[in-house]
Amino acid sequence: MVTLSDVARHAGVSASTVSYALSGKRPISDETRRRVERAIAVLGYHPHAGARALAGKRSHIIALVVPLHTEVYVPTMMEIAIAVTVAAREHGYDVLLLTNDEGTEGVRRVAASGLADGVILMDVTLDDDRVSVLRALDTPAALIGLPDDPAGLSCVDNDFALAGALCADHLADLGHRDVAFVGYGSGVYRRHAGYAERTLTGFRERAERRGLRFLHRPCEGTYESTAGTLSRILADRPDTTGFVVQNEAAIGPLLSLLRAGGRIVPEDASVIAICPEPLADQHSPRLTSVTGPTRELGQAAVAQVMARITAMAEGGLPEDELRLMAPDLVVRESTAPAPRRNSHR
Amino acid sequence: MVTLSDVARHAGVSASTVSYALSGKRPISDETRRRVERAIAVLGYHPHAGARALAGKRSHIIALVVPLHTEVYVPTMMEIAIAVTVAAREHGYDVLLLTNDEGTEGVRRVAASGLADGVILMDVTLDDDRVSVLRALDTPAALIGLPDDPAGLSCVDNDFALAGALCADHLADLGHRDVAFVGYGSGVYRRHAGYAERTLTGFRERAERRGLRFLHRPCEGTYESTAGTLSRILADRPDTTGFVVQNEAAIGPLLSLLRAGGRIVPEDASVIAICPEPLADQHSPRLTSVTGPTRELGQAAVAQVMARITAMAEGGLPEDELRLMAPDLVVRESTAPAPRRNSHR
DNA sequence: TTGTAAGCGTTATCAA
DNA sequence: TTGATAACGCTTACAA
Repeated sequence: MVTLSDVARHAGVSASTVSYALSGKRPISDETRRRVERAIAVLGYHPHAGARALAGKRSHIIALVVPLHTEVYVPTMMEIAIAVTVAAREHGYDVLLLTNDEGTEGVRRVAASGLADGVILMDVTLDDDRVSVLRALDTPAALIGLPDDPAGLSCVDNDFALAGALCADHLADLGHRDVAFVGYGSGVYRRHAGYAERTLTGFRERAERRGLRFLHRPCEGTYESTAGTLSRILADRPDTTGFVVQNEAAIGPLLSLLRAGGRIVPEDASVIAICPEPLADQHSPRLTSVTGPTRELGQAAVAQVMARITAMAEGGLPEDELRLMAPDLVVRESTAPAPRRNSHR
Repeated sequence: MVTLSDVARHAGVSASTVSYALSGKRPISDETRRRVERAIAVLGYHPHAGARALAGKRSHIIALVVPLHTEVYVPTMMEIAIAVTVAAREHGYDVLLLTNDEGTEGVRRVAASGLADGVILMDVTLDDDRVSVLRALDTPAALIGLPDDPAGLSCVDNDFALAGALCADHLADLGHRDVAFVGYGSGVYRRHAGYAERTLTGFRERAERRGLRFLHRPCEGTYESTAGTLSRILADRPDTTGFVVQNEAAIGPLLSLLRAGGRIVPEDASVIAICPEPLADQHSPRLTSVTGPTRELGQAAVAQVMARITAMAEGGLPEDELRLMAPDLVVRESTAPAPRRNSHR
């Protein structure tokens, strides 16, 4: 292995000079800098990561904790993971992949051993055990998703309230008056899924402001439950012409059922899906959708841990950040102006 | 930070004793072991990763290189990545996530800096640059996928030849006589895609042995190209009753087209898909499929790097392994006994 | 602008 | 069965 002293010897300087030349933490004459760079290139020197971590008190590694079995769409998760990795590199960091099959032990281990300087948690739920561990360890961390109490932590997430609002606006703009929100199964609302409530709240407020009459119906996502949901909606509000679906699994069933019921999308009924783009794109008709920025989520999370790592290294108290990323509404083929009233009575 | 000497002091022993108690590399009396364990628990000691890597010449990290844009189904890739991570933990290893947006530099960096003791490459193609880099660096490595020259390397992959053979067997067993293989676009065959040829070869040999008459047709996977492929097949061999599809993208179109052409699956035509289970499951009718074991791929790759790391640490020459994992044929609803001849003439 | 030297927290080689 | 002690390769005061 080529070491720093090898480089120093080859360049005819001291080891510290090489170190400083590399880190730029003190001025180096052009002449020496060149000699050092030359030696590094010739010898093919790469600083030893362990030694660097030991002496420098920084591993230059962040841990990324991915959910083992997730409710989120896997390709989206993968895209975030890759975005995190790429963004980390731009800060000179590498990414350690952690699953939570060790429970919270994994996080504790890498943080306490100095393996990772910081942690990014994906798919955070309202009451997430891992969050308390991180807070207790006082490790620089960023969460993707919102816990119930984000105090002392930095978080990024999609702005689901805005997503809901965009849906209401779009339907209102198209002249729909009676709309329905087909949500997740009631279990999701009862449990840790903050995003479900946030979406609904955002939708409700905007719907009210825009004078929409609306119904919220939870939906398990199976064909049968979607059928039940839809028929109840139409029984309660036969004039419903706009649908917002947040449960990805219910999208396919809903479309089939509308078709089966003689309602053409988008002529008779408009449908907006809150889901990743590829999903919206693969249905027929292609769905108007509201989608959060995926890569940006990862990048923002990295920026947040980096900020915290730097702050703590300088002995400061890191600032809590809460960043909500605005989703995009993409109009495709499943939404259109509301039909004239009573055409389906 | 709690250090080894803190533990030693608390337990009233020397630092080396604690180290040995932890590694088990020399006998320790029950009495001292207990004291040491006690101290570790009380103080909440975690060995410093960097120090361990520096002194022990092992980082206990392997790098996993994932493709940036992959041709493989993302959930499968994710499942492999997670399987690798979990399996690595069982060997006391953590996993560093690498993309190849740095080109081959990432691999070089982590190997040369001692950040990773070994590397696993996912989605390896026949002529993969990363492979030559690894060979040159002489880093313990395992490949998932087969390069053209696996000499000096360990590889795991699905046994695609067997996958092809299983398809031929299943159709032959059901009494089909004329079958068609709907493959990937011709570009895939012209390029680096060893798995495509291997599948085809396995299918062809078994088909011949079983006395099947068969046609191979490449297919780009769009609706139009699938339509063209299918009509040519039926023009050339009107009696074709069995279909094997390897191009995931062509599955949907093929099913629609058969239906549109008045052929009921599986009564009039049987279809086998070579694809991941979830994909086979989400079509209607649910598809009989041939699927490689995903998690096992990851586990095997980990076993292989570990073997090579150990061998090299002991100064030995690691043994090359080439492990092909047997795929499973799962019979679902898309295959049935061949219909009586000429029913569609 | 550069060099010297004292750690950083382990592992492993000697002795005892 | 245990204890000193010298590496391991780098960073960073402190001197010059």
